[in-house]
Amino acid sequence: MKDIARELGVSVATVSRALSDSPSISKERRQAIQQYAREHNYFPNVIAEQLRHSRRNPSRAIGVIVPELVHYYFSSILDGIEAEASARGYHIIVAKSNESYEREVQICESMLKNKVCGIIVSQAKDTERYDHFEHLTASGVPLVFYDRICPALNASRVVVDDYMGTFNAVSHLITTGCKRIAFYGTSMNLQIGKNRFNGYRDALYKHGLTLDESLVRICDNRADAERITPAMMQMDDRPDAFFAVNDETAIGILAVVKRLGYVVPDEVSICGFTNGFRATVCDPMLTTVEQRGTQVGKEAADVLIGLVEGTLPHDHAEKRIVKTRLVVRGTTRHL
Amino acid sequence: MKDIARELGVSVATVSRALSDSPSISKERRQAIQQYAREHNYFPNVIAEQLRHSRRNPSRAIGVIVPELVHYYFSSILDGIEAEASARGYHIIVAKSNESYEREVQICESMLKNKVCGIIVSQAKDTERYDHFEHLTASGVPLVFYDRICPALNASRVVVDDYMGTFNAVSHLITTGCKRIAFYGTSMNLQIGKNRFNGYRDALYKHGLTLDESLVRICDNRADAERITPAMMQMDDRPDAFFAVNDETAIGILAVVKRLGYVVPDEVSICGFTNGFRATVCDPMLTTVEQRGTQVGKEAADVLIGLVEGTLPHDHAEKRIVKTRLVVRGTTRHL
DNA sequence: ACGGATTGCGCAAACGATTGCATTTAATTA
DNA sequence: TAATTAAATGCAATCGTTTGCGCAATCCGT
Repeated sequence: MKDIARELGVSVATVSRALSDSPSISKERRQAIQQYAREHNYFPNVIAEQLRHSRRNPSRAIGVIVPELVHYYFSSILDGIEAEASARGYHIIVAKSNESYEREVQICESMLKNKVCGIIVSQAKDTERYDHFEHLTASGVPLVFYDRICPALNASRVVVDDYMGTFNAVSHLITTGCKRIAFYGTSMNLQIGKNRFNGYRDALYKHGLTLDESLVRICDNRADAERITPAMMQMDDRPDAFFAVNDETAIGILAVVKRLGYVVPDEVSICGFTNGFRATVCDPMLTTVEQRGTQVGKEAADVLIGLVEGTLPHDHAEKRIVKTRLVVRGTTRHL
Repeated sequence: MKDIARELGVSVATVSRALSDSPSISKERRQAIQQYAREHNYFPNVIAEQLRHSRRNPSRAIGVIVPELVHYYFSSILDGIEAEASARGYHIIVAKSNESYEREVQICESMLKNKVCGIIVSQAKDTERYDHFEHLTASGVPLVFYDRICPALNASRVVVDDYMGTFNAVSHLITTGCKRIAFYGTSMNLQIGKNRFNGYRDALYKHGLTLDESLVRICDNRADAERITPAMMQMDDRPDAFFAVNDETAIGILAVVKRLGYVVPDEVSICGFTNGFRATVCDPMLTTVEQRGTQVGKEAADVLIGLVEGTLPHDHAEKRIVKTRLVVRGTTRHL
């Protein structure tokens, strides 16, 4: 701007006004300045702009905290966030907590320092204190949780309809003839653990089945599934179906069941939750609940931007629930 | 800082010096100021710091351009970049080009405006002009390519050893008894297409086999694989093995071959390239070349940071090749 | 006791933009 | 013709830091 001003013999203030099309500068000058700027491809220094406006205007950087990156669901969510953010003129700063509380705290601090306009976060597994999050909101940085929410905090959140997703999936197992349905879930102190279990339980009751505790297990990964499933299948009254909290676990079950010589889905049905890459790779293909990560990401970004731009009141806690969809494939019977 | 200065009755300059531990401030004052700052948890405004230093010091933001996000290899690379960057005090701004040239150009501009200290990029598929990249380097923003490199530009790059990876994989197929090995590759105008094909060709020659053009196809996704493979298998002298440019394609081949009633690996061997989620989900599990995305990401970040910090001369083009590793599983015969 | 070196600190100008207010010039009105 | 008003521009402060330079005060040796 200084150069332009010098070359055109005007003051920097005039240049600034001309470039922002202020009517207080005469039309001729304005156009001359704009043209000169264009020709010498001038573009404003964002840093300086930000410094000047630091009181009034937030930056256009959204912080995103992810527990891990090499993970179908989180990738999809990131994808959704990126899409929505970039469409609305924001960019995203991504950091991975590695499921560590310490790292999460560091990241929050660093993002605060780097003046993000808001943060979208899924907690690390071992996060049990929330001071760092409260500190952020206290500093005026809006927060939106996704996936792993923090029920203790009355913060905005976007989650998937775990309850109905599971309810529908289990109902489908029942209506296709399954009677003894095992449930592999996550620990009940995560919200999604509770919700999915409740969906399972209610679906059983709704169809007149009883809940058998011996069919309920904490198991959310393939290795554990491969370890505990053989014993399940050797029970006197073995399960004739499995509902797993994610596709990975379901794949583990499928591998064991096939290895033991059972035919899927004729003798054993299996249903997962995610609908990621894996679901169409296994044989038979996996019936699963589609988790719509991209949609979750978009909604999360939408809420955050709403908060940032003031469309939503700053202290408002928007709670959105994204509908799931049952995708029926080869590991369950058709009607 | 102003507040501190006022409260302690000194000038802002003194506060600044004290906080940076300048010896030109007396020890007592320095400590008093530092303590006061700590107690009132002051932290410097990064924006202002940057503005002040904009001439000398680059920012600590690395721009990362990815063609897509929901993709095993790219996720791993992003993971590696994030790990290396955060370990060295940088943060990453992630943008997805959606395989679009236009978007790629936009992203470059936006990152330039936002003063990233450098950019790590894998080109979009339809990028054929490179002005935007040249414009960046001309503006002093170092560039590191990964995966899809731009041979026309003499820029830094980190790629996987496509040639040897393929060479070894095909050699493995041959030594386990395969004689007619089909090759499903990507278009030859991508560097990786060429390199992998050459590895395939040379492995054949090395073992005294001839190259049969009818066994070479352009095919890099599952849908295409499922479409063209049946015809391959109906040839008079059908292939007894397939090498596919990625796991996804290999899975497509596997699905078709199994559907047609062939036994894998006894009658047909299959080898992929990636070693992503899919490889352990299919049945039998996939023999594949491990692509080590995380390592690629780390190296890319390492090179970029070297360029930024001046460890590497700014105009230097560092070219790194990450070794692959053959992971033998169930879709190929063992010795 | 006096000149010269320290030592410790503050002034003010940057960094690149924006903006309230003053100022100049021209046009309008009485 | 003088006074009033409107239009176009410039001055200078500001955002939060850093830093070259200069000014006092203290210290040293002689």
